[in-house]
Amino acid sequence: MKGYLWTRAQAPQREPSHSDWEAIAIDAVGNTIEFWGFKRNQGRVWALLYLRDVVLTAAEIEKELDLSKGGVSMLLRDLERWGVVLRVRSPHDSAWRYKAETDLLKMARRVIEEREFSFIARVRADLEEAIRLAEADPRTAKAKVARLRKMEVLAEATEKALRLFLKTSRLDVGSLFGVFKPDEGR
Amino acid sequence: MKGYLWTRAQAPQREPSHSDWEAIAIDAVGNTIEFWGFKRNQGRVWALLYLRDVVLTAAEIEKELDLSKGGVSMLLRDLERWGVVLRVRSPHDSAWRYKAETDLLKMARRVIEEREFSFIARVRADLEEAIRLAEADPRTAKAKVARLRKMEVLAEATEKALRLFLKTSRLDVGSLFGVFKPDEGR
DNA sequence: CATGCAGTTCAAGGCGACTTGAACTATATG
DNA sequence: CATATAGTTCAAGTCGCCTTGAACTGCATG
Repeated sequence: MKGYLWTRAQAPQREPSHSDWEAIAIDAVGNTIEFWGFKRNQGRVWALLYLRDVVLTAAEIEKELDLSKGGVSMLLRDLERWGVVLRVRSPHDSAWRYKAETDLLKMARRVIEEREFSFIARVRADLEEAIRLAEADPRTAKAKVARLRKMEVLAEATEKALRLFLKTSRLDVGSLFGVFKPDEGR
Repeated sequence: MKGYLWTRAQAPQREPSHSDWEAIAIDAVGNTIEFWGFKRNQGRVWALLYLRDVVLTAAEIEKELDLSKGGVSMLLRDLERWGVVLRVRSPHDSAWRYKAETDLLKMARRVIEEREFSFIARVRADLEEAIRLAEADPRTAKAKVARLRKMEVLAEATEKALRLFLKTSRLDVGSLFGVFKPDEGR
């Protein structure tokens, strides 16, 4: 299947340095965020920064997660654009360093809103179009139009479910909102 | 991105016979169901059968949707297994014929339940493992364990949202339940 | 039981998304 | 300003899912 809600990839390989459980946790976040429609490695980069709770250069991230230079550049650009990673430059430092912002679900919500709603909207528009065309043709059996209408209900239900899903995630994050905010170890 | 929540494919080509709007509607259902994590063509086959409201042979489906013989066989097997398409054999008929069952969302729910929950469960298990390992090592900073715990909340939130999403879809289908059930044109 | 058609299986091919790596640009430093 | 290092871009490569099509099985009919 192509359009799986999510793909389960499991990277068995781990970075050599640092503890074993760190890699496990990083991969877990990668899998979770892939679930939400992002790249696995976007989640891994965020998780690395969040877990270490330090600023890292692109080169360090590249090494820790075993990614390519170009890849890290693109991953960081996306994460920065979504506001979940911050780029900072200390004085007398020739390289940018990156740190994790805290609200990761914000990113999921935004993309779902922008991307998926418009997608479903177009599907619904297509069905409207089909109904219009069907009704315009006098040869069309009434039962057929009825069935088209029922198909549209399917799309409507999808949209509605998605909306509620989003709202819930917002609520959940609300209740968890402090969770990724300041923590005692800063 | 690979793990898109869903993929937007748009098939511009339409089958030659039958009305134009039929193809539009069929594709719309295909897109919607792909959204739910199925193959686009599974949705198209179901939609064809549902919209026409007749029994069709595999060969007819193959021709109408411009699919391969082997592909239709596999698609129908899946749909049948999920209980959204019925296989019937009339007396004195050498070929099976297929008709649409009505509850398409049943299929979505089942797969999400079977596939996605277990996936998230494993992600959470991984995080538990990471926390266990981290706590076992006395060198681990307390703040780090705290951050791991927060990551786990992310997975929990995901699972919770998914569960509520499912429940809602069930409710929605409940309220729409009659929708794909008997219709006046049978 | 020979023949033909319906249906199944699966290796190979197609296709799209993600990643890589090298060329390129930008920036800091002496 | 020359050089080196950081960062970006993008064509080509890799990978994995989906589809195809041909070989195969099963079944019915003459």
